[in-house]
Amino acid sequence: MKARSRPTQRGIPTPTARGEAFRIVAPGVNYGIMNRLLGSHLRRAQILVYEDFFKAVEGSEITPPLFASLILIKENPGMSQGVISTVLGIAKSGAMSLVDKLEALKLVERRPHPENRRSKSLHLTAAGHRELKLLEEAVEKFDLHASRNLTKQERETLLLLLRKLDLPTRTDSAPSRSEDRD
Amino acid sequence: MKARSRPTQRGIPTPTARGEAFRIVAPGVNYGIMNRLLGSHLRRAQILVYEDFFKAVEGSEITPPLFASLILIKENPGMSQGVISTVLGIAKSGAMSLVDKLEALKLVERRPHPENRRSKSLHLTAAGHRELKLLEEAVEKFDLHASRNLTKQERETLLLLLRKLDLPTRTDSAPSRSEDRD
DNA sequence: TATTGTTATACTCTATAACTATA
DNA sequence: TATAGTTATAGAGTATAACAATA
Repeated sequence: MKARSRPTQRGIPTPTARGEAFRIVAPGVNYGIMNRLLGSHLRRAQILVYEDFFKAVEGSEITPPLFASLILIKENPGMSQGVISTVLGIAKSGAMSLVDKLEALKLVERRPHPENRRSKSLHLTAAGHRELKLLEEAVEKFDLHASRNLTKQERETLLLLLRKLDLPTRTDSAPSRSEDRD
Repeated sequence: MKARSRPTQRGIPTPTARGEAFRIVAPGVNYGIMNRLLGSHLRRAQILVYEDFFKAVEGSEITPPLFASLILIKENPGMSQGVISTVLGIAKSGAMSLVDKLEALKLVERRPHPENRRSKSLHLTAAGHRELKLLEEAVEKFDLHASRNLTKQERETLLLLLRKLDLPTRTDSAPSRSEDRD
């Protein structure tokens, strides 16, 4: 599938360590349609949760994609680098730089792949296992903390709905554009 | 409030027009703790919804922050540029470039502020009103489409929970880090 | 002295494309 | 001919910092 004929990055505001875009902080401001859009709510929620993620990993060099990569390597030992680019949906070069960083941090090592000499086999180092264990605990704790406004039941419902949102039903159908009107 | 002493952008993967990171597409891959993290689910959901957003605005130069800016200006006519940077949580320079683009697109104009000669008063142009009307309709339609896996009731519940997640309860408290254990 | 807008600069993430070595 | 990894390059978004005009 080809990417749309657009500039690569479409100006999607990226949450930062401070937690940013769409945060409602200005009193007396009207948000119009944004109050009804799932997209706006998801963005705000993501920012909120990312704030806690960054607290969780404070002091480490770990970012969300690096964390996800570590998890994948831990859960699928020996997997090739391509899996990262597939699962995270980034370009091969992106997966490269993620693994480069993890290798530089001595958390991951590339070994020759036993079956395919083109591939590299990814493994956590001993330090990687130790570090990830701590990270997982912290991230999970802060992830729970991020949803402190919700009851346990509400959090479960939220996870359920988000999971359902992303289910395979995903046909590539699309509603009619506004041009079709009248 | 001061920013944390971190590099500005922390490598958070940004969803692109194609919809990217954390998308589960590789069969037989284990995701470990990510299956339980709100952060992972939110990211996937956001990517999904952003895909539809980009379909909605196809053919225009509009991005999510540009769209949000247009909404803000429409809903709060005459507001100053600072509101954009506050609400979207971006730096002043970021709001600058957003307004610059909207002005270049002839959708917004900067007028002298009646009360404060340092400020500019932001207004939609006639074209801006026309264009935004179409954009709003399309975005709302595609935003609904993005949640096609959910019933109407489920979508409402989801919005409710996301809203609740981001409520003012937000104390700046944080759970204990893993170092605190034992 | 603080604030609004502005400009210049640098950094990060990500994509594309070309290259290599294998298959 | 296709695939896994690699490398180099370029584009977009955002932050920081310094500046001018105004408060």
